[in-house]
Amino acid sequence: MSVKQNKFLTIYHELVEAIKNGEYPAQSTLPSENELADLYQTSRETIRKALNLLSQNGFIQKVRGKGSVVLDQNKFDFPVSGLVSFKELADSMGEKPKTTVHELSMSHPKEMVQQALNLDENSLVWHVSRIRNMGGSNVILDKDYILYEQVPKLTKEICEDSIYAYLEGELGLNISFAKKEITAEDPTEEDRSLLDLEGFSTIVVIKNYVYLNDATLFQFTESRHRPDKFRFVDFARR
Amino acid sequence: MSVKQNKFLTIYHELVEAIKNGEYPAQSTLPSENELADLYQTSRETIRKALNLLSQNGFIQKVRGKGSVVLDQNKFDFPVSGLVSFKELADSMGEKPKTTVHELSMSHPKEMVQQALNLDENSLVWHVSRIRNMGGSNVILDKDYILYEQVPKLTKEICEDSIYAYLEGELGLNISFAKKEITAEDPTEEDRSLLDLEGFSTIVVIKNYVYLNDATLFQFTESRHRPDKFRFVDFARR
DNA sequence: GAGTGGTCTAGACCACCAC
DNA sequence: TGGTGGTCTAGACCACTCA
Repeated sequence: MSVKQNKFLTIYHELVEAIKNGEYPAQSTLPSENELADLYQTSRETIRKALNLLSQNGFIQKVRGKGSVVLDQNKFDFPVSGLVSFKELADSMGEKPKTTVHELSMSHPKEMVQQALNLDENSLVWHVSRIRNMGGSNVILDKDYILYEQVPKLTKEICEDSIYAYLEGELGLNISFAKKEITAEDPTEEDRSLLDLEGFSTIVVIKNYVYLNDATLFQFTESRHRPDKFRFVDFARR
Repeated sequence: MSVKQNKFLTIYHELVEAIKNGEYPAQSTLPSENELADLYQTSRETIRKALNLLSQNGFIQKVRGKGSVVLDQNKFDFPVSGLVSFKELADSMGEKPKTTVHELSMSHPKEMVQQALNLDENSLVWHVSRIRNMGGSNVILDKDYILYEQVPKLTKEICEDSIYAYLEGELGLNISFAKKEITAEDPTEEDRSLLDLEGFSTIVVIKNYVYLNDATLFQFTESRHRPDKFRFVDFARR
């Protein structure tokens, strides 16, 4: 019983593996789209969907008249975009993170949150505040605001593990994408008391506006990083 | 004599205008792909290319079985991605920026730059260092390293205006995309002496690895921001 | 001129949603 | 059950690059 997979995704993953294994070294070109279509017994448009994914994720660059040039992969091995949760992030950096739930409550939202989530003051919203510890220091403060309407139950245990895993796995919610905004701010009193700032006087704030599959905005997350524990990588295409 | 335009781009732009004009208000759905195909006298795949662009740029969210839902546009009016130059950025914020060229020289690159651009110590590289002044304060330090091989001439006047405009307009270089990396760092001595830090003790650093159309990496840019003059917005799709 | 990727077409079948 | 978007096909013509 094999898992059904899109053809273009299968091809994409195979090509990613091939590039990572060095079968297609940096600066070389992939086989042409027609050759790949023959190779994979599929149509050219399907190959093109796979190649566009490779291009969007920084594996290749397509050059008209020449081919698909393989890009240097050794520069970054960092999650490139997507909804990076703390757990994924720490995992990818090979650190053992610890999460402490500092607050877990349900109430009517402050105005700032009302505005972010397009709510009125009668809505009910979960407030989750979590402290992330890496290497013995509290370095990240995550504040989540989640619509009660969508998530009737939320426990300390769930928050200590991964809220996303719970929402997607247990509740079957489909998280679709996020608008992300990165700024740098002065630390608040709360930041100072909960984080080990060690003299740093700036906080890097990542605000996430999280949408469900059906286009409803349902969560607002503020992730407050000690500046030395922050890094963001992005591909900007033109 | 009309400018030749891709069909799917034309449709994309028309739909963007329609959304901005409120013809398709937030939360409503666009006409279905088949209806749009009829409307624009084109095939459904072409409509889908236009809609995918809208989706990638945060105008709509596609929901299977329902339609293309129009998203709230009023939250951000900030450049969303792309190779944002200082000039564009300042323009979009309605400020009158001033640029001072602090250094313009050509030499063999330091090791840090060699590594970023995959060069050896015999290559020649332009070093451009520019100070950006907004509201009377020096708030951004831009350091560019550009392959001499690609850009034989570079003057103070060009650097005071826009290097990108020169590269693309005069030299006909095709800048294709950039890998962007954002971190926060302690200010260097140079930062302290050139910028008006006003007590801020962190610098937000945006590193850009700029590629040409033919997939050659040709420029490395380091943009060092006073933290209160930094903001970055991104859409992360899943 | 041969080969590359970019665009476009007119069909087909499928998964999902709402009525 | 009918309409939606998601995938896939087999063809076509075009713009560009390189020998």
